[in-house]
Amino acid sequence: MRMPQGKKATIKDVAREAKVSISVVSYVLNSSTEKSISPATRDRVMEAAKRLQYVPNRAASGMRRKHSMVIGVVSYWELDVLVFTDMMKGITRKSSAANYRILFCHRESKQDDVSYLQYCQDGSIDGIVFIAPYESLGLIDEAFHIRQMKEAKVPFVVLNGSTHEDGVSYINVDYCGSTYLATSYLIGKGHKDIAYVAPLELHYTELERRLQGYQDAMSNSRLPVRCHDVKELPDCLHGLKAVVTNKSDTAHSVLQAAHKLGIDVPRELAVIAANTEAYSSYLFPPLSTVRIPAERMGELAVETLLEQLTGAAEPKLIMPPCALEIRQTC
DNA sequence: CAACCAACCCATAGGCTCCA
DNA sequence: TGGAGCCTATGGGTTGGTTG
Repeated sequence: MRMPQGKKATIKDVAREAKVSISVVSYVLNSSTEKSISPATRDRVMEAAKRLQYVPNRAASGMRRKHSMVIGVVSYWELDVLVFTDMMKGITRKSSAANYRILFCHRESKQDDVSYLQYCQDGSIDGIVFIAPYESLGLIDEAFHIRQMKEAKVPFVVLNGSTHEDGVSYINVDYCGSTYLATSYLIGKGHKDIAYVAPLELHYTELERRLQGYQDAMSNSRLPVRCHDVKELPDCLHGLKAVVTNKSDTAHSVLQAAHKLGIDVPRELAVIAANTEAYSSYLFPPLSTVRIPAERMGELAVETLLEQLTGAAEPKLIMPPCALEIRQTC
């Protein structure tokens, strides 16, 4: 049997070709263990499907299953940020392993635009992974979006959230753990005089947690805390032996200031940043960092959402551990 | 056990009846 | 005649129940 040009084979065509009913085709192609199908019939169906180049119609199966098998990803991140691309890798990997596809909604400037909700309401997607932007960017009112998703009764998970809404699952960056790890590494290398450099005048959850991680590591080792605002560069570097920064861009400023003052990194000054950027390894010297487990976060977001979709989920807060990426600045 | 039937999903289009 | 409202078939699948 040959399909007319431009017409795709359906399950009926396969059934006719294999001389079975369409239900048998469905059982065979879905590898159902509920029904026993003889190996000969199974082979006949598989061959017919192959011959007719049959591809199941997801819209039709979604109609019956009442699931689109599509996850919506709403993101406010710039597409070229390493953490974001890593999150997407994790989301994509986990989704496709569960036979789900991704519908990506990139929101740019309209902070109160919740039109993505309509995709869930019209059945185009089953749930949402909401990737919140850094609070410091001031792009959106995260709590507002969460309220809207709750009111729309949309299953969702928040990645990189800065709020604490009841009944909501968050997969967050362990900001506190990132600076704790960076500081502990320098302490382990024998440093005692370690300063923290960051935009201290800003008061966002992320920055406060990072400062907390540094302070915890220092006080656990009974070492004096010393903090400098980025604006104090380059003067604050005089006499310093080691620096932890909140992010790679702050570390970049530190490296530039050190260069200006003729300070040799890492011989005279050790530097480590509490996050990794795509350019971190291309700085001079290549910057030692703490890597945010963004891929794992993406996977956990999908896992958590799928649990919600099967109705077996309790709201949770997960912060997978960060890891050191030691290069040449310490 | 192997295979099939029939109900079901839901938006849409087309057909039919009724009434003004 | 034509508009409103209702009913039914259709599309391509899945799955519980039934038959031989």
